[in-house]
Amino acid sequence: MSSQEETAARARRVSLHTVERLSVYRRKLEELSHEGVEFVHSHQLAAMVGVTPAQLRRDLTSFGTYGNIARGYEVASMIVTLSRILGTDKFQNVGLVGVGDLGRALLSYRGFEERGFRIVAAFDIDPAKIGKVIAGQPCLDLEELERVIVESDIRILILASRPQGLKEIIERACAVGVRAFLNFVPKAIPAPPCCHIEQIDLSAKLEKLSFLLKRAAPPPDL
Amino acid sequence: MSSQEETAARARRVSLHTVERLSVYRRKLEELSHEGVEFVHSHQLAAMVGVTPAQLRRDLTSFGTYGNIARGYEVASMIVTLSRILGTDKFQNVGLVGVGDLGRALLSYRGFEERGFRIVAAFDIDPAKIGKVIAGQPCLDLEELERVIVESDIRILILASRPQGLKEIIERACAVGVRAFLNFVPKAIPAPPCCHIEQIDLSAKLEKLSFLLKRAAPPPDL
DNA sequence: GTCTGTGAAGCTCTTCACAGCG
DNA sequence: CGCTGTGAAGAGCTTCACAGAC
Repeated sequence: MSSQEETAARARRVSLHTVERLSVYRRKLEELSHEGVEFVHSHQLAAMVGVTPAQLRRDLTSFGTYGNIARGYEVASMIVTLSRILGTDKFQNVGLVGVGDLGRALLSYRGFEERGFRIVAAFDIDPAKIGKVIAGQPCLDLEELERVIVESDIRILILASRPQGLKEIIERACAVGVRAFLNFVPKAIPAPPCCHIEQIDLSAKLEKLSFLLKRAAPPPDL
Repeated sequence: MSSQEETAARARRVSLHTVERLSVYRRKLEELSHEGVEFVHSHQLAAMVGVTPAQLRRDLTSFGTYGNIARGYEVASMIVTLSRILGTDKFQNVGLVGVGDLGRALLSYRGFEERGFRIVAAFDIDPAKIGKVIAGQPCLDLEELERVIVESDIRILILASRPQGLKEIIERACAVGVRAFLNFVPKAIPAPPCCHIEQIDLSAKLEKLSFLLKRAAPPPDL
């Protein structure tokens, strides 16, 4: 379909900032949809999510122009369009490495399912955990990583293990086709070519807040 | 002290991207320090954390010029300097709202302590949890939020509760002086003036990865 | 009139490239 | 020589402001 090709072509030139905002727009649109809202204007939606109307319109049009008349944007069709752009119109299988406290919390997190992601396998190296069912998932031996990735068609791997051996895990997964990683391990990893690593660094976020606090109120004496 | 004033003055004009990278630099510098490394050149450290040498130098100099000679940057003193800039040279008290799976994982996470943050109170509204000790923290009634924030000198609040009532919690905390929030709740909150809200949106990160995968390998037919 | 889509301006962040120093 | 610090150029992102549609 030609509009699909066009979308794919445009996608290559789009800012990742825009992509991140699309997630936010989509979430708000789903809220609106549940409330029975059928159309929104850019200034309304923009105010709800905290961006400027111009930014919102620019973000949406960067993927092509999405039907909008004097009534604004159609909520239902925009949800579909954004889902298609983000690639979440179909379920995607996700793996998890490291079933510690954080891993367990992620396994229990129902927000992923709502967004089209399903954790289908959890791995660890701790013999005390392997074989046990944790938060509904059987904990597998990390040795089986490659086999399970291939068999379960895992495309994204969440990293929540110890820092040791992380690089090796990424390389092994990459070798069998995993190109995307969501990394909670606070360690800078030089990403292999073609791989995307998204870092979630909790301490760094707190440090940023700490900086902002300090900047807003410079200490009286220090 | 004059160099402190100068630092504070410069801090006001610094990009937040820079601040985020400072966290990364500091972490790597601490690793190097443990390995016994005393000096690093910008191109070495830059390669380790995945930025350009020019960027690294620019980031560091945006807070003033930090002793560097033909030997490079002194690891130990740079750790101290960066900690002071980020405001993590002293312990800061953090509160947590919502002791579900994620809240529990955050309570168990030891990475915060290492970076100068201490979770000193956990709140929930669930009567089944209130009064119990969870991951080493007694779970307090959310009703006590204001009192405990003041008594424990809490400056940062981590939000890991249900979306309902989130806005009210932020406003109540803000009213008693909390100006920084780390929000795991996937909901766009219009930040009150003077408040800083850092969003950590797990699903949005997965969606971004999903987009990147799709862009890298455009689907054959769809 | 109000709203979208968009060229153009404005602004911010990054990279280049070189002076100055050791 | 090689390294840092930095002015200047470049690239990218956001906002403005208006044409065109309704």
